[in-house]
Amino acid sequence: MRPKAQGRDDIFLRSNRDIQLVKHHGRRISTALFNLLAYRMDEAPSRVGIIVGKRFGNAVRRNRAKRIFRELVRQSRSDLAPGRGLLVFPKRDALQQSRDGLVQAWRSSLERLELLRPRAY
RNA sequence: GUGGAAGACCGGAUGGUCGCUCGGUGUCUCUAGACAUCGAGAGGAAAGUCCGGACUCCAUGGGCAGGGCGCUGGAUAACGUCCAGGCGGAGCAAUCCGACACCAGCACCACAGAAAUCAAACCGCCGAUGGCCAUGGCGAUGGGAUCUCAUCUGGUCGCUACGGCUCAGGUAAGGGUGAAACGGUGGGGUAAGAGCCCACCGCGGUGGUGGUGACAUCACCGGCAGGGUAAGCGUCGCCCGGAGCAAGGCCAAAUAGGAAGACAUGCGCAGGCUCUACGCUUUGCAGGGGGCCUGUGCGCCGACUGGCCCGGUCGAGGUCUUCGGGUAGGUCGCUUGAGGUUCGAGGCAACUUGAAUCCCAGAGAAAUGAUCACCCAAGCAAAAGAGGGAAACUUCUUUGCGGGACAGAAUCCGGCUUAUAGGUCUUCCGUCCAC
RNA sequence: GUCCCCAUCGUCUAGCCUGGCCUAGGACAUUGCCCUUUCAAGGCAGUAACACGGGUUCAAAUCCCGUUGGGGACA
Repeated sequence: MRPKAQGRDDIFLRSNRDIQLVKHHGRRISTALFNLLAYRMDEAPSRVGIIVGKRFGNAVRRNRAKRIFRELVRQSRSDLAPGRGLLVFPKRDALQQSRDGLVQAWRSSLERLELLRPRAY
């Protein structure tokens, strides 16, 4: 909704309206490290929102979870199928998990929801 | 060597790759970005939001209410903070801790105890003095016996030493209760006792000396002034207008008047009585404050003056509160400041000041991340080598494992409090050994 | 971010302002017994709490300070 964010191709969901849309209509998948919601939207590039509640921990742990998942999204943005809105709810075990385990769980979840571009294979 | 006390500081380092935010410069597009390059990018507590300010808006005439602080002097923009000192307490000491002003009025002090604040007296002690009793003694009186004087004997009355009663009365030393019971110890004194008297200590008053002051100390006087709680109401002194950057300004967008409820009992003044630690013209009130009683006045249309009242202003018709409905975007505020570093000066210190120099985060569901390499502090394990030692053991080097806590700026400062792995340095105290 | 409020049995609460008879009262729930052929209802009895740590006081659920955990308001 912010014009500043509309101009460049933002890969993150920021508007509260879009987040509520995905949260109510999206398909849900759950792993030991995070929960994932996906919904087909109109706009061309797929966007991802990361939601960390207050119950997750103090400010240091909340920021760390958001940074780790933001990095995951950046590394896989070119493989994402277009037109989707995603929501990620990290769990506390994700902070203890190593990087390779996180990448594997993320990839397999995306495959199960058929969110990857076909040309990636 | 060992056990402590206080203070200051650090709080992983370096490099590569992929990324994020801001700023400068350049180019291209063209007014919004893209690319390239350079620079910068979390803390000692950023935290809790407990104090104090700056800043912004509202209010700004007076009074009351309300809140905070509380030994003294200083520092500071200010403070509940800091420094220096006084007093009290803890500790052998270095040192640490202290809401550390005031009990006049109102209120409370459960249980226990005789009694919880005007003082009184349950057990106990005494009963000198007064009262009652009276073995004994003395005196008076009259009777009887023996041979006259005289002696003996029992009776009545009065007084009384010793004594008894503990009646009047005296006493608060002792007992017991309690957190707390109208100074403590010792001696004299007394019927028993008691500051009744004396010495020392404590306490109060006056004066001197030292100190800016809190206070200390000395001398004299007073025989003792009369419980606790003010982190209960309160009094005294000092300070404080209210809200908070989601403050507030501008631009853009959106909505168009919905529903329910409430709308009269208080305040001031004067006089009298009483208490008073405050005040003073200094000893009793012409003041201030508290409590009680009596009389009287004003208001009982409304709103604003951001707690209330007066005063002021506005309006003559609704006003206020709550719920509901709409928009939830941008931009300024936004980081140069009671700023940092170095050197110098003043001050015991907190701190102040002069010069030079530096620019040191500004995000916006919220940037500092991910990964790799190589080092580093503490720790653990085992082996080898070297050194010291009689031994227990210990120091250094090499290798392996392991390995960094509490915690993330959000308008900005000064503090406090709380969390914090590990480490470094300085100063001081106690104790042991050697010289 | 800024500013407020709260914490009492398993749950909802009273007591806090004005400290003491608080060994903390009540309701629902729960446990045992009685009643009933049995269940329910009723009766009797029981278990069960002052968020935590300091301070003031003779004495703290109550007063003061700090910590922890909840809840709320705003443009």
